[in-house]
Amino acid sequence: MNRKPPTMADIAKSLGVSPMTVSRAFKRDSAVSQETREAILLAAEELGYVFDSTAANLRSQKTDFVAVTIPSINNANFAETVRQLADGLSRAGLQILLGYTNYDIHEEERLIEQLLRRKPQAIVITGGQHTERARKLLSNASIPVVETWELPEKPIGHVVGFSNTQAIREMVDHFVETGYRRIAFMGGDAANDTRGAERRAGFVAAMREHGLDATRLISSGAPPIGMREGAKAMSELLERFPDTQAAICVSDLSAFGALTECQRRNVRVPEDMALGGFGNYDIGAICVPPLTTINAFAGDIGARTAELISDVLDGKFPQGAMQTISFNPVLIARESSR
Amino acid sequence: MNRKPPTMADIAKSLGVSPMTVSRAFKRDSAVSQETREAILLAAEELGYVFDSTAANLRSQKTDFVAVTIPSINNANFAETVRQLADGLSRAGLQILLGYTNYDIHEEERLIEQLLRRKPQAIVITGGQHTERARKLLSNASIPVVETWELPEKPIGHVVGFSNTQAIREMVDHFVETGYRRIAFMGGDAANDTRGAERRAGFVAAMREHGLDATRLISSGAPPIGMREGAKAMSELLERFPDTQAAICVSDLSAFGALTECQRRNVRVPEDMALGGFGNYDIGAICVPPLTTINAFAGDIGARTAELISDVLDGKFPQGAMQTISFNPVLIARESSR
DNA sequence: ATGTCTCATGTTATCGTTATCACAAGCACT
DNA sequence: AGTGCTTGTGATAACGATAACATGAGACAT
Repeated sequence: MNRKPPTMADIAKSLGVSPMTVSRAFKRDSAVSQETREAILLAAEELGYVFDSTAANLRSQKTDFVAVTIPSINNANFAETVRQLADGLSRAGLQILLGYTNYDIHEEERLIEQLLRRKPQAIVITGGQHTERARKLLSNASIPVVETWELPEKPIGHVVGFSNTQAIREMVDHFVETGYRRIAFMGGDAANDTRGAERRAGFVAAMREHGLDATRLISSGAPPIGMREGAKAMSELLERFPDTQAAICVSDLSAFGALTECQRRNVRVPEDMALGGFGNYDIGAICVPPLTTINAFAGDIGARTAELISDVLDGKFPQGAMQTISFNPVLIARESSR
Repeated sequence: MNRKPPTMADIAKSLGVSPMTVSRAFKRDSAVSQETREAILLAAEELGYVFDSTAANLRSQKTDFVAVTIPSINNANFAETVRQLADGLSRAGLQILLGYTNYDIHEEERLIEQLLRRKPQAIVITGGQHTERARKLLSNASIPVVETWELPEKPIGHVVGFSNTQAIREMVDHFVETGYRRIAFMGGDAANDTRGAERRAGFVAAMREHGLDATRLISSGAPPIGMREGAKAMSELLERFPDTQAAICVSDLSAFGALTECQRRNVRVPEDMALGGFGNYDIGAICVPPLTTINAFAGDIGARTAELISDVLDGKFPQGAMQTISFNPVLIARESSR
């Protein structure tokens, strides 16, 4: 009764055709007569046959996997990138193999090694900072590599990202133009989150260019920096630098947390404290007052990465021609910085 | 120069051992002398060898994959379940293969079929409503099946979930006890989101038991129901049923959206309008006022599912003994319903 | 010295599909 | 009638690892 699952050979036998014909019937455009194909698919359904990718993967040396690493799944921005990436790739018949690094490049190295064993057709990684060994693993893998969410100085392969430094610069310019002078930055530790670190560096550089004090820096420890951390940072900011006029936060989530802290303390936003976020999250658009933020095009990064990978795998670019797709972050001024 | 990647056979040749010994060196606890293993791993690193799972999968008939379907990745609750699930499974050497159904059971069927081709060791699906063919595919797969986030009447295999109906009942009881009578429910369409539909049904049943009017129902269309939908629903509620005292929302996200709409309209929460959410999201704990909600243990569902799968695969339960792990949703009363 | 056991390693065959080559039949066109 | 082309199908071997069994060397007890 409980015999082992049917294979293509079983279907072939039951219909008196060769296994090869059965195999072809499961491929889209291969040469099988309409009649034969239908008979095969019908027999397959009746026998409860399930196509075995593991065998196909080995023989054809193709897995239709694309490996993807993100720092955390619990982040609306990365989730949006992954969603669009998954959608785009599925149109090309590719499936995502996802892993989290927890904002740790050593974890990332382990993850990359593990993912490469599955023989993906391409790999997408978030960020541009990696261990030396990770870089080597990626280079040796001889599959397309795409770094996202940053513009690394020494890219490993393709890049789909934007300049975090530039983005914050625009934010600082906006605040200064609007009339704010005593401006703080609230983010996480530099060590683990390169995007956060770049944003902080961008803040410091831009403030200096304006001849302003760039020492109002609040750090909330290791990422992820969420709403709670934002609230706590605002609390700290109000104690340490009570005359601060505006706070730029490393993300909309922490900016929202900061906003709630202001509400609890009856600090008016933006009159007493202006706020800026990052990432154009839903929450920033809907909260009261809505948050000034930077649209970093999280979704578009995913969509363009999917396109890029499809094109590269289709051989649309000459071998070794690495593409760099760069987005220009766009400031969205809202009431939190009037 | 650009010859093909090394295999175990290449390593074996370079060291004068058999491929079998190389294979064993890559397994944890198999019998290889310390000396030989080190030599093999060193040679592997030098040759740039990458273990090929596709071959191992085929020969050993094991993939160490666990397939997981969720309605959407852009949902903090499901994301948390997946995170804990991934963490727990990785401890057992298992990797997640994730797919989204977009709240559509036909999409789910397609997804399940696609995932089963990868020969996962187990499959976790969100919800208890599936197409007939999906049920058949799952039953035939002869791997552990876990349905989560609900308590299906006719489970396919194991279950890790809670009663959405019961959860909302607790919320209604709380509101009634606190003194509210004219209570509304705001959620999505019944068709696509079984959990949302159950919550609505639970609301109607509980209200009737209290002898209260259960017709204040606002529907926001197809899921996902996010903050925007919540704000719009509150807008509609205030127009259609202006004397409503309290609104129970299908999730914290929509409850927060509703809260912002109240803020924009200077409707005081909870004095003019009390609010209840669902899911115990971060945002409900930190917003002002914080939201009364239901802790549905999203993370725990993932963690317990991971344990369950490990145990089942380890043969800790007799063959065919299906487990049901049921959480009791817990009401968290906060200021939004004082 | 003989038997028994453990440990480290080798040999052989195989997992289920598909790349590749081969070929027959049908058709169009010279 | 012959040539070339397309279409549908089959035979064979191979992808790269490992399950299953076999073997040889040494340790130890009898």
